[in-house]
Amino acid sequence: MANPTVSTRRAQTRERLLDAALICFAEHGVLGASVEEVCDAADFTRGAFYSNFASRDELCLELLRRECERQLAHAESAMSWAQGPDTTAADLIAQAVAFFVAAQAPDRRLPLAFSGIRLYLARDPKLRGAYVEMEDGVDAALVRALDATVASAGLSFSTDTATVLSMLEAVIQGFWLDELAGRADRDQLEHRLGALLHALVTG
Amino acid sequence: MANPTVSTRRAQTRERLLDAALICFAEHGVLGASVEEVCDAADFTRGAFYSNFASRDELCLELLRRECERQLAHAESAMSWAQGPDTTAADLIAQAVAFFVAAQAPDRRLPLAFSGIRLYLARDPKLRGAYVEMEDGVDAALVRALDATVASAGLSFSTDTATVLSMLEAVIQGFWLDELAGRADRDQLEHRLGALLHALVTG
DNA sequence: CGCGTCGGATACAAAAGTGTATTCTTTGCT
DNA sequence: AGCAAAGAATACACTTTTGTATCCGACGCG
Repeated sequence: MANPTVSTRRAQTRERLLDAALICFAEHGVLGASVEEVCDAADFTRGAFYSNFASRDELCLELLRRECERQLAHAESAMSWAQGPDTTAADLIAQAVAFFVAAQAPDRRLPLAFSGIRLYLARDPKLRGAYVEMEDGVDAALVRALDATVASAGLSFSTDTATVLSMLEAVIQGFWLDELAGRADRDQLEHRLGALLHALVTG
Repeated sequence: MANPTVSTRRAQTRERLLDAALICFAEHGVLGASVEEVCDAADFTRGAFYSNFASRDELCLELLRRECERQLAHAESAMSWAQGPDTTAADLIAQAVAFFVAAQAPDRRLPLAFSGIRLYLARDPKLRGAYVEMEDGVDAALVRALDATVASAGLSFSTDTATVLSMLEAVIQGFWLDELAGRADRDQLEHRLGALLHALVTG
């Protein structure tokens, strides 16, 4: 009932605010960036913000939702890495690495924003539920993708796929923190993912 | 000149403030907890705080320093996992897992505090240097420990030790976030570390 | 062309947080 | 006991942030 078609203008404002928030959160932290700072970055005033979001919390949830959507889309498209039955492990790994590397946001600041957002959401009991639900959705899809791909190549993992995924995600997260700290350059991500998968994929 | 022996009372105040800060940071984030909140938790007032720390930044650095010290101590003590030349991979892995599990703080809130602190320090160019230095110190020690241990058991890793360590650390970090979110229970940590090492350690 | 509604800006009131300057208290020393 | 000095509490002035209530302008529609 509420909104047959949300006006285009409003949607654009929302997007601009969301994008700006991501940058601000990356640079100053979820709580380090004031609502006003975010609005400035998006070239709006707080009026626009509070007209679009009830609170910082809601903004964060929306940011994560958008991101999960992106990742889900990417995961779906990835189902098509289905391999021939005789794919070599090396090929499979190379493609999986490429997949995860490609799944990273183009802007190196964004993963950091999401680190903060995840921590922020998970910490708050009121937000945790929604957070977990979103992540679980993405993870489930990724587990399916991994399973299907490995199976189609006639290979397997040395442990359960959920654990494999948790490792992959952890390594990616860890990489971005190292990258921020200047302790790892971009190639490191490929190297780490490659080494991890190499160890986990068995004939 | 400045302080022949820092008074005991002062040291205790510092410690209590540090401990309280850790809890507050875990529960509300580094920036979500006000200085006053930290002081309340430690049963002091802001006067005591500013008499002991110049700023929140300094507090954070000190927290990480303390933690790194703890980890270094643990790493040194761990040099003594030196294995006999015929240790089985399974034994080695079990001990390594036990080592990393034991390295975790007793209070589950603390790892979360440190996640936030690391992000906070790494983000700020003024603090990043000190942050990196501390982490590098710990990592170097851990790499040595891993190398020595694996070598003494006549085994090896399937990739460079620094990468192995980064994976272990990443998995641990990832675990704590999952734990907070209720997506992983305590056993998961052992399971993940075990699976990872199992995959990485080769005869 | 004028009117109504939507979207965003402005203005304001209130709260929270910070850092410092000053005061009080405790403690160690003689 | 009495004095110094350290250490923590208080009080205060200032800044920042927040949320809301109101206002203004643009755009769609009759």
